[in-house]
Amino acid sequence: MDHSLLLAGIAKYVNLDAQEQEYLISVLHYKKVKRKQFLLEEGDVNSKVIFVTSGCLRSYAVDKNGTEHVLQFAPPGWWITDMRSLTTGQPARLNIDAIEDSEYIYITKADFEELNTRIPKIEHYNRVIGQNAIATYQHRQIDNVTLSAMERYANFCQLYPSLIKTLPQKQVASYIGVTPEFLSKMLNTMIVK
Amino acid sequence: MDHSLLLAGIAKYVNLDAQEQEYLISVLHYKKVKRKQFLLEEGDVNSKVIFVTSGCLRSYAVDKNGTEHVLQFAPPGWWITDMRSLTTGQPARLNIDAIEDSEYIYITKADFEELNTRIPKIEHYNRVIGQNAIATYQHRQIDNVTLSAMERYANFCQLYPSLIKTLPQKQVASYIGVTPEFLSKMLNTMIVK
DNA sequence: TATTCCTCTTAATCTACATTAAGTTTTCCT
DNA sequence: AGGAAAACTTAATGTAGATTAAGAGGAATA
Repeated sequence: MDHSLLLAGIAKYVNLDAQEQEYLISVLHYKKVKRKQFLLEEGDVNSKVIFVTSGCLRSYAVDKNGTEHVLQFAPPGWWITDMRSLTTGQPARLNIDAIEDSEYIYITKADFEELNTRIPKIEHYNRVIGQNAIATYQHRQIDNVTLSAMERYANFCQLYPSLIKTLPQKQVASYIGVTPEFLSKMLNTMIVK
Repeated sequence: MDHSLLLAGIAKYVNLDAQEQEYLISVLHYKKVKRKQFLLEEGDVNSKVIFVTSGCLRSYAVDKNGTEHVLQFAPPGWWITDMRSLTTGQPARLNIDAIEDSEYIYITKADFEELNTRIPKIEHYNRVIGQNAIATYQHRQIDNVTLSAMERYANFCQLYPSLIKTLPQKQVASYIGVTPEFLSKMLNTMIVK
């Protein structure tokens, strides 16, 4: 039941004292999932925030043709959640599942809220990483509308060098917003040049 | 120099006492801009957070063909900023300008940070509205990859009923990610059916 | 160790939307 | 009020990437 990655991540932003750490640790839940297992399914209400400690999770939405579109990959050290469902209680539009056998920590919505009010440093941490997430989403959006598929692929390689090696190509295709067939073609005709 | 809209927006989430309000008000700056005037230009460092009190602002990125892509509209009561530039100090990729003559309040980066550390309620407010922004960006991203141009337009009308009446059509086109020509065609062939 | 199901590839065909290029109407500025 | 500049429309043509289909290599499960 290893929470060192989570504590290290928080320690980059704030310095919790012994009591605060203890309280934080007391609200953590630990879980393992096998490859392909679901943590959240579209239509259910998302009532937790998830922090990955090993393996890799992903969130994705399904369109009316049944095609999956990856919103986020979460390797160890990343948070993942359907934020609208968490904050409003509406049914989730995202699915979250495991790409490989994975381990994660979760905090329930109620505990998460109490953690933020009882430990201002945690609220500070969440405010700051929230701003980072906003920065990331803003730029993802800009990239999607200003760059070609090839440029988006190059971007992905630069941003997630570790994932590009382990991830099946079709997952990368789904993230950058093209079909697996087109990505395959793109990469193989590129080599020729 | 009216900050009532800002105070009302904050009051929806937290209850500031007299001293806290006074301190908050002391760091506010008030500005007016004419239509088409810039508040931030790509390449400059964004060092403030902006809150609109009248008129309408917008943020957009320009692609290599010179085409503008609107990321956000900010009518009265909305915050607008290039978050990556603000938090990291990198040059902005977004432009922010006024669609109509507008008035806004801004807080400098340094004041914003101090406000958050000195008034935990403000940090709470920012954490919560940050989560709302994340929820919005997550769903915008999902919409963009799962919906057709027509569905994205319908979505926009539902989400911003006030803007749809005042905004030039080409701005709407730029937001939903199509050319003005295509939006025009789409709307006029729709009427026939 | 076989078998079943992924993953990747190649190639032909298709389509939503872009581009280009006018022309028309509306709005803005002096 | 009058002229310039935006905003909107229509239509022909172009294209990035989707769809469909089918086969080949890999890897998980029994």
